[in-house]
This record gives sequence, C-alpha cells and structure tokens, in this order.
Amino acid sequence: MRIATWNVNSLKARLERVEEWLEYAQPDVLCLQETKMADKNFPAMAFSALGYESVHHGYNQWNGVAILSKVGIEDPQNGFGDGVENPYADDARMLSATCGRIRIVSVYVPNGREVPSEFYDRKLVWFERLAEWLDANHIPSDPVVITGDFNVAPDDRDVWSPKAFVGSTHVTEPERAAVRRLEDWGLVDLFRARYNGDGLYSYWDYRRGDFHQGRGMRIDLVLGSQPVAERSTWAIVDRNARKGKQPSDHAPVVVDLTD
DNA sequence: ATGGTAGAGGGTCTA
Repeated sequence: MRIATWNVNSLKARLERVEEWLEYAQPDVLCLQETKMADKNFPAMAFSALGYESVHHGYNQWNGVAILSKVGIEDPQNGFGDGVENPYADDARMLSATCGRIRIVSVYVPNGREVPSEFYDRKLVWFERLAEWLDANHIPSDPVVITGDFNVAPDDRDVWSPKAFVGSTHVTEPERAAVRRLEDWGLVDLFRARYNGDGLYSYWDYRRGDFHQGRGMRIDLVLGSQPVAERSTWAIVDRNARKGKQPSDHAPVVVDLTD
C-alpha cells in the first residue's frame, strides 16, 4: 500500500500536475493540503476517472484538505468533531477517513506566521486539539496515519540553515514539542525512520531560487502508529514534482507499506 | 532596508 501527501498550493492551479503525478506514482492513498477551494468546486470526477474515490473539506479560497483513495473511503469526518473548540474554526485543516483498514488523517497545520503572535499561539492550541483528538479516538495499537503539512521542521536537520531560522516559526521548541507529543503517543515519522541525513526537504520557498539553491525545509510528514510503522518498507520525497512548469512549493512525500 | 514569488481575487491577504 502506497500512501502519499502533497501540499498542492491550489488544486485549481495544480490539477493537471496532480493528475499526471497520480498516473506516474500510483499511490493508493493521496492526502492533499491547500486545495484552496470550496467543496462545490472540488474536481471529484477528474479523480474518479483515474480510479480514485475522494473526499474534500474546504470552505473557500484558503486552506482546504482532501483524501483520494483507490482502496476505499469509509466514515469520512471533517475536523476534530462536534463539541471541540477549534482555534481555527473558520478553516478546513483536518479530514480523516478509513482507507484500506487504516485511519488516514490529512492535516494542514496552521502556519503560525510570526513569533510571537496570536496566530502562533493558536497554532500551538491547534496542535493540542490534534493530540487530544488522537487520544480520544484511538489507541496506539490502532492502524493510524496522520500526514500532511505540519508547518514544523522536527529538528535542525530539517532546515537548510538552522541559524537563519532561529526564533522563527517552524523551528521553535514549543512547535517541535507538539510533534514530539504525537510521537510520544506512539506515532513514528516514517520518512525520518529510514533516513538520518540532512538536506532531505519537502518544501522550498518560491523566492530567491530557493529550490535550486537547496534552501528547503522538511515540514511535510507521514506519522504512522506502530502497526503501520512495522509495515513500512520505503519512503521518498519526489523532488521531481517540484520542478518544471508551475510547481507547488511543496513536493509529495511517499511511503510504501507491505500489504 | 522586511526585500523576493505564487495564488487567491480583483483590496490586499496568506504563505
């Protein structure tokens, strides 16, 4: 089973590239972030023509998440559920569904903008809600994958220049602690579990030629519970998808599991 | 010195 995540930075602008990539990479499940569209504009037919069922959660031109699957989509749920106070209640940043007997969660964690800021504070609260959702809905022996754009570089290997980022969002200790809390619960960073090196990024700013200069960050993660991690055989960032005409600023992250 | 690019929409806002 192949699971992938990709922040596409507008599905409208990226649809052709996503279609091409699906045919090339053949993931069983693809989680999308930053679709930047309302549900009524989601191109479900284009994906169904390629053999994918899909669900989307989006209100407007901001954020928006989706799950595409060739192995079924059961019990889709938007957000954290009823009765949970969401610090980004007006945004669509989390969508979960069961695909091929794994509970898949597509997340687009708030960016946080500046440190300090009200947005940064609410990013940390959003992370708390995610950890609470996980604990309330699952036990570590469940097959669960939380994947998407976490807007956190888990450690200094995950940024091109730790010095350039001191004090900035994505690298602060509270943000990293929020990711560690998920790992302490029992989730494994499936890409990092296979590769120790630095320079293995999933996002590069559009500006200053950052991609071609190798100035990136690894902020797109695939976190799997132990039953999933035990099945993990391979992981990669498809950097080719960041090249060429009108790329997203993120590349897809792909993991393979034994069936 | 707060630059630069891309995508939303049709102002600037978000990243």
